[in-house]
Amino acid sequence: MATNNTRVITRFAPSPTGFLHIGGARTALFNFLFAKKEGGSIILRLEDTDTARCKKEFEDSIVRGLAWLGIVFDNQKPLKQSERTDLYKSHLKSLVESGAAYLSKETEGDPTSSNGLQRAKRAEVIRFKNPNKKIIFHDLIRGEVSFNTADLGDFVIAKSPEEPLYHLAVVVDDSDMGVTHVIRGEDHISNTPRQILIQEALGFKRPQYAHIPLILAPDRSKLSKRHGAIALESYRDMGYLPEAMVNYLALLGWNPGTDQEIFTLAELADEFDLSKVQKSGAIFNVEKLKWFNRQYMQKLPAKKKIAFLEKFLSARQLAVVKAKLKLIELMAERTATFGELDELISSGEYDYFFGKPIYDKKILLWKGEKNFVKTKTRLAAARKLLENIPADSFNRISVKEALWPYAEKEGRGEVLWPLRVSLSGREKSPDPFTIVEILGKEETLKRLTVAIKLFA
RNA sequence: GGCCCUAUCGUCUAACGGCUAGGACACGAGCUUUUCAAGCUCGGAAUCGGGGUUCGAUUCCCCGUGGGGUCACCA
Repeated sequence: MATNNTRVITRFAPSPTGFLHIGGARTALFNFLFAKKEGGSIILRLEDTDTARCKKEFEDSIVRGLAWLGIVFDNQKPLKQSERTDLYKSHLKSLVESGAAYLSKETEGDPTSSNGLQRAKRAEVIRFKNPNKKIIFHDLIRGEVSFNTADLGDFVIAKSPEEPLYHLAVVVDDSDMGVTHVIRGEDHISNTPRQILIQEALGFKRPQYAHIPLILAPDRSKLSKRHGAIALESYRDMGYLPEAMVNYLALLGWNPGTDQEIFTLAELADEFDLSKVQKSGAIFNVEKLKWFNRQYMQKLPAKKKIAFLEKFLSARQLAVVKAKLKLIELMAERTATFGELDELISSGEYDYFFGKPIYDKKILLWKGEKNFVKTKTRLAAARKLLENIPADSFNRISVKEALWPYAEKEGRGEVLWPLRVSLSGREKSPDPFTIVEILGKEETLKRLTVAIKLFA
């Protein structure tokens, strides 16, 4: 980095005008990873100069979301621009005094402004006197970027001497806080020349800039509410794990240069490199996120998995699941998030583990088999074999060993299918050995007895 | 539309200017305790187009095209 002898300071500076979303989360993550990698620090700063649009609930959402991801800031309490107005005012004053900015008499503009967000207009605002020059800055991701600021005109930096606006506040804060690296979304790239102009007028040092690509919706458009969940916390609520989200987000627009895909936050902080950040936008792909989540979810011990489901399950379901840890593992294997796991349980598909199976005589017959008598005989034979296994060593291995020679002789499907259906009552289910192990000897034999009676 | 950024499988991406363009997700097929899921193996799948530079371009340059961003008294 160009700032060898200066300690790196980055910042995440969201505006609390909405919930923390996927894109903001990744920007925060990249700032965090870069700071950690460089042995520097990271500041959380709330850009809340627009009091009309900022809300406390959004602040809370941002702080909570970042904490959930495990991104910790060096400032305990987030800095708020609304509490730093005096600082901006003094710089504003000096800009006006030096002639770099001026009080501008506004004429009535076109009432149908293109953005449709027209609000009460002031008769007077403070504009920055644009020197109309060419600004070239070095972007750590994109290389040299140049603008002709003449295209920008004399832009507004304060509504009044008392009410500074975004561009001024950002420049003053970044300088005041000693921010060395401004890492932010690509949507800010065109703000950069304005901010550099203000910096120069104020005599501030120019930080390093890195504009990271945007996260896009599947149709390559900007990710927005109409594309479903983008609020970070909605992923938490859907039962995604923060480790999975961090891992996925890190690899969206960045890569380690190796084939490794699974990273802890600490590993990421170790590997992160701005020069390996992609230049173009990346589509947010839930399928891949789910794949990551599955990896992390499977690794959790059964008891932790159950803890995630505690609030969803009935007391009885909870008791069953706690008594049979293998059951939760079995269901988790079929889902990618805790939300899906909860759905799987409430769908009733695995109810035969929580109560008696419901039988349909027809599906007890293996495909092609029409002979109920034969099926009954095989079930009875299988039951007999299982009966001989001692209860304390009744597991998938012993059951398989006991059953296998017979199943081979009769035809595996001829024995295994009716056995499995006798235990589950279902056309689709885990294999019979897995079910048997969860049910235990007593319950297994009971169910076989009931199934055999169906043929009487 | 002006300005700015950008372009490798459907998606995320790898490839000091130099092997048959690699990996992952997704998809398809096969295997396993003949169902479901997971897992394993295999497979299909890409350098936007046109000009240059070069012995040689995914890679460098130009033009075009596509995509994105931005043009507020929001941030």
